[in-house]
Amino acid sequence: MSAREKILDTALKLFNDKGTAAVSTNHIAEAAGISPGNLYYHFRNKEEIIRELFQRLNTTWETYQPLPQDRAPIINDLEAVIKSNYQIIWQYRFAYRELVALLRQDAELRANFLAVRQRGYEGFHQLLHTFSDAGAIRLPDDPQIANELQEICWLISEFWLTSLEVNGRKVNEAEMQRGVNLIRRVIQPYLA
Amino acid sequence: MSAREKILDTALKLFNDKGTAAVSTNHIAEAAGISPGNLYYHFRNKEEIIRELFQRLNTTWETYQPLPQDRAPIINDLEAVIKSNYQIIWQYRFAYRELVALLRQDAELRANFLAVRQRGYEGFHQLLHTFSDAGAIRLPDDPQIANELQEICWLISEFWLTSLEVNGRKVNEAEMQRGVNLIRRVIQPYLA
DNA sequence: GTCTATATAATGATAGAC
DNA sequence: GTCTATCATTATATAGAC
Repeated sequence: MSAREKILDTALKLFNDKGTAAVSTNHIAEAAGISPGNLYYHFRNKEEIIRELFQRLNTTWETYQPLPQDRAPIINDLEAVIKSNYQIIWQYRFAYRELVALLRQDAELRANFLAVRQRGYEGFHQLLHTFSDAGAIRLPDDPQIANELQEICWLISEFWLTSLEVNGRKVNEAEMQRGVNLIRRVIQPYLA
Repeated sequence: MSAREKILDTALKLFNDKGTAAVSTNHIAEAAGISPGNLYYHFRNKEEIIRELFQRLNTTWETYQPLPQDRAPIINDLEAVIKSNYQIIWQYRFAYRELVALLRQDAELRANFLAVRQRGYEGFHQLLHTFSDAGAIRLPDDPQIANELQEICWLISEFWLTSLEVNGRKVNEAEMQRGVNLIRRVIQPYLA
């Protein structure tokens, strides 16, 4: 593995473990088994490492094909999508825990992340309508209500894992399933 | 105002503006118009300042009387409660943005905060049943479902403002009302 | 209680040898 | 590309005068 990759992998692990503030470039270099000077050969500073990790995250979201293409989607597919979302968020949990701070201190990072996120939100909108067209759910006729339901589901997706952590709960398969259940509960009254 | 109060007020403002990581004890002292040495006379370190701010927040939650005592509650009272919650969270927004990190690095702070939060959650449970008894809402018979609904409402309460900030939206009365509407949307199918 | 001065350590970042 | 050595800057924390 290249030094650059080692730095990024190590930084992700440390950020997830201790938060970006508590991790210095020296810590990253030491944990990656390289010298501080070498780290600065590959990255200008910590901000650039964070930016690159966000870039990885963005790529993950962008290349992510949530639904099976060979058949009409059923309601269980929605659960699978949400679970995949949780997995990705957990992989980059430092980003979601510190989102407000990280986005504020770096305009470029904010622009890129929000653009990808916006596409994701639109994709989720499409997804719900795909399920609706396939007869798996019955979206309310009032688009305002449908939008509110989507917004609630999105918020749960994005913050459920953080909420678990605040509660001091282990994040595991079972707890992720509980997060899926909550979203199901929101749309339950609108199931076909 | 005493130096101690000045330090706490200034720290809260700076933490809310820039995040705890970007604010040093020197910054706080300078903005408060006192010397660094004086700050260390009143507080052992930044952690203790954060701890004291959390103590204030805890006191705010504990002394908080959400419902009018002189009459049976109506559904609009629930909206008022949620709005008050948003106001308090916004006042201490640094805490909610960085909750996972802050709770992890200070066991005493975590214990106190979680105890107060747990009582708040139980109070919210009570509240819903008060509304149910007063006929303002009709809670589902299945307690599991009722608990899930409560959990969803709680999550929206706690993370709606952060979600707004991630979206780059101004946090104002209208947006808080939207957050109230989302919670209303969750319980809408269970209204009397 | 409050200040100035200062010690100690950590962090971010660069220069130059290999 | 990678290292060692180094440095300027900042942050934390304390001592001692007033």
